[in-house]
Parts: sequence; C-alpha cells; structure tokens
Amino acid sequence: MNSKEKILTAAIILFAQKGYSGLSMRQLALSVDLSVAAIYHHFPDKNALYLEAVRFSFSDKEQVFDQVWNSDCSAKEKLHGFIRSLIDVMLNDQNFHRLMQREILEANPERMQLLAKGVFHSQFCLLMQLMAELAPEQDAHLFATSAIGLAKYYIEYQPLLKNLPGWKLEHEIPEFMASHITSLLLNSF
Amino acid sequence: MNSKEKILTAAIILFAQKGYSGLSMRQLALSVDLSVAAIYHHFPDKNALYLEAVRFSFSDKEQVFDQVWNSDCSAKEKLHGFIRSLIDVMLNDQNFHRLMQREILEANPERMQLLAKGVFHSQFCLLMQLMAELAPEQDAHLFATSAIGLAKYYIEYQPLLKNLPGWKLEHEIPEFMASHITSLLLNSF
DNA sequence: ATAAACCTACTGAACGTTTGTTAGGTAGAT
DNA sequence: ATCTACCTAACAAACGTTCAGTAGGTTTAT
Repeated sequence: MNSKEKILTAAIILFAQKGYSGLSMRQLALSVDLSVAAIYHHFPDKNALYLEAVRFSFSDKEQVFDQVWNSDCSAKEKLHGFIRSLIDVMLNDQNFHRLMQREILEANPERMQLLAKGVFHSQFCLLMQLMAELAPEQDAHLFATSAIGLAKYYIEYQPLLKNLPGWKLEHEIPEFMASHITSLLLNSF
Repeated sequence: MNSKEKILTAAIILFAQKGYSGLSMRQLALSVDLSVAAIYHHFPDKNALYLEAVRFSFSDKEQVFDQVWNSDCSAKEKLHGFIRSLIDVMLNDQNFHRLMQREILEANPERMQLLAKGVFHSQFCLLMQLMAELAPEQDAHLFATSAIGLAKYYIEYQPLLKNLPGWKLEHEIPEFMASHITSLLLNSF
C-alpha cells in the first residue's frame, strides 16, 4: 500500500470518527507517520482530501451484494438475503456507515446526486425489481426504501433503543433483525 | 427573552447546522450580538454550553403527542396520528432533528441513557402500549421501533432518495408517507 | 437618607495553542 | 538534469479561554 492509499485509509477512519472539522491535518499526518506537507503533496487541500476519502470508502461497496442476486433462491429468500447482507455490511464496515451518516446529515445536493448515481443506483434498482416481483401492484420504490430504512434504523439507533423498555438481547442479533424486517415486509404485501 | 436563553436558542440552530467543532464561540457571540466573554459569564465552557443547548432543545418535545393519545379515535387511527405527528415534528423542527442525528452519530452511552430516560421514555411506552393493543401476540418494542424508524428514514434520506429511480412527488407529502407507514405496519400484524 | 459594599451582566484586550497552508530544501530514483 | 516523495520550519488566522475593568442596580450600615 503506497502513501496516498495509506492516507486515504486513515482519513476514512478518522473523518468517520471525528467529522470534517474534528480532524486536523496534523492528527492525520501523525497517524500515518508522515509530515503534514507530505499530505499536501498528494492532495491540494483538506476538502479535496475529504471528498476523495468519501469516494474511496464507497468504491468497493458496489459488488458486495452480487452473491445474493446471483443465487438461485426464491424471491422471498433473496429479500431476506439482501437485508441480512445490508445489516452485515453496516456492522462490519462501521466507518463506511458513519461517513454515510455524516454525508446524509450535511445533505449537500451535489454530493447526494453523486452518491445516488455512483454508489447506490444499481443495487437500488435490483431491490426495486425484486419488490416488483413480490408485490406487482405496490409502489416498488416505497417498499425498497422501507427495507433499507428499517435495517439502517435498527443499527443506528441500537445505542438508544437499548435504554428503552422492552429491549431484548435478541434485538441485536443480525439474523433475528433480518428475519423481523423481511417478515414485516412480506406480511404487508 | 434574556441573554442566556438567546444564547441557547442560537446555539441550537448553529450546533445543528455546523456540529460541535464546526461552531466557534466567536461565531456564536457574533450571532447573538454579545462579546465572547459574555457567553463565558453564563456558561463555564463550550462543552457545558453544548450539553445545555441539547437539553434545552429537547425540553419542550415531551407533550407534543398528547392530543393524539387523548383523542377518542380507534387504535388504528391513533397509530396513524402518532406517525403523522412524528413526521410533522421532525419537519417543523429541523434543528431538533439534526441535533438528534448528531447525538446518535456520537452515540455517547451516558447521553443515550439521558435521552432515553429524559425525552423518549414516556412516548415510547405509550406507543408500545398501542402496538400491544393492535397485535397482542407480537413483540411491541420491535414494532414501535419499526414505526419510528420508517418515519425517520423517509425524512432523513429524502435528499438522497430523490436522486434514485422510482421517486415520485407524492413521496414527500407527509400525509402520504404517514399512510404508507401505517398501512405497512397494520397489514403485517 | 446616604454612603459604602456588593452583585450581575457585560466589555476589550490579551493569553497560549492549534488551525490550514506554504515556501524552500533534500535524498533517491529515472 | 529532472522528477517524485518527502522533510523542517514557518506563516497568518482562528481557536478556547481568561483577566481586569466598568456601568448599573440592589443591599447593608450608619
């Protein structure tokens, strides 16, 4: 791994943890064992570095779900598989997930367009296709969104939900949550 | 409104917009037309100010939903009313919503506990009670969470969802979304 | 009644530190 | 001889925080 990739990898983690203005160039330089000027040798300024880090962190997420779509399961099983994979990706790559949260919080219109076209478009289409197959007379976009929203919410709000009444240990088991979300959607069709 | 309240009101808006480290004491002082030292007269330091601003922004949110619970609608109508109110609160008080998002992102355990007990506990209990009435054999916590999660997701991710295929204008109408979420839940019981 | 003492709400100016950024130089490979 | 990848050192600006002082109201002592 060359220096530029090393900087980007560290930047993803630190930006996800501390946010844009929470991370200084000196902290980043220290964490990759380089001088600050070395970072400026690879990137024109902090903003460009941040943008490239976001792009870099999103770059390998497109083909994660391929094994779900390529399997010869039933449509219902594929839905379960997709939701389970979604939960796993978010749990395994917390930095990607947190960077994503920060982007949504900023909600910069240009960057939203970039994210939509560049990262989520193809997966979202496949999910909508699946929804249309399962419930032809329903709004596929609406139900695709619901699936993703439920999965995201259960993970993002776990630290809060743990402190509310009715919480059970099983609520943090990925397979349990995936099954709940899947059956919630299937029953409502 | 006295100076302390003026500072807190401005702080809520600016912290919601820029985040903790994105807002400087000088910017805040400028926006309330006071000196920086005047802020330090009312608050010991920046962190204490932030914490108090969060508490202040949450303080009036407890009784918003009372008219829903006190109405003599059916349980199904109450569910719809709650979800509709939830959407309205988040749309009307974007600063509260954004501060909340930032708190969830940080996920500080103590603050999560504070939020759960101090702000959401009573409303969540009422919602769980409603869920138990509508579907006695189901996990009330799970379905209460699903209701809130769906509502939150549709609002937070609207800027992104607009750029994905299948988006329709009606997807940003509060009443339409509330109806979709309500029927999704009711059908799945 | 009045003067002294005190409190509250603030100001301007400064403290030392950290910030993003850059200029100038060097060691090694091409 | 040029290019790449880095360094040290510095820059001005902005940062959180503090200090000494003041104007105006309230309380207390004589």
